[in-house]
Amino acid sequence: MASLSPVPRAFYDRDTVEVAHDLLGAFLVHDVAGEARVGKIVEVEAYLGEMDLAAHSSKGLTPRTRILFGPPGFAYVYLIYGIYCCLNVVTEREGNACAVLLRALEPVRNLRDRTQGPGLLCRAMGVDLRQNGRDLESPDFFISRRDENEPRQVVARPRVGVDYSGIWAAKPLRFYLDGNPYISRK
DNA sequence: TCATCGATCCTC
DNA sequence: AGGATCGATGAG
Repeated sequence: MASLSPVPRAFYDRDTVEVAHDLLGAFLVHDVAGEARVGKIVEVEAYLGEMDLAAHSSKGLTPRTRILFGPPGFAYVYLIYGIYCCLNVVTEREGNACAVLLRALEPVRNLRDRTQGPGLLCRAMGVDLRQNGRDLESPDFFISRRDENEPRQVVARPRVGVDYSGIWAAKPLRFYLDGNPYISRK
């Protein structure tokens, strides 16, 4: 593995589906009490902004969605079912309110608990609401570029748990690495 | 202040 | 297939 270093903000300041693709195979790094936890991103979902009825930003600008409407390269973390957290990375230029949800990791280093599914991913990585709004160029919390030479096959499927969103529910905006054993579901 | 809800997970 | 679970959210 090449040395781990944060991708520049320009990486996130692009079309959300492109960013989602490039996040597959990239490495999420979080330093917890001096211990670097590292996972390879193997499953993501793209959320395309205010028009996307499955996206939190479709509710408009509220205290909760403030981070989504901000500049790219920041973490949007929210609580779900009162128990779990979900981690997103904000994409595209400020005001577009797009993001990519990280759904599953392949353990690389210092990961003991399961990382399949957005809630378990956060728990294993030590990510909670305190990371909401954090800059992903932080030395202790960042994403490192994937190996572009590594062959891979990306699968696109409808997103999980958004049946309420009408036409948006069917769009193939969930992406994962074909055959990877750490994806959250078939 | 408080009813409502959920981009989940686990067990049956 | 169904239920647990509970803090945050945002409307009022």
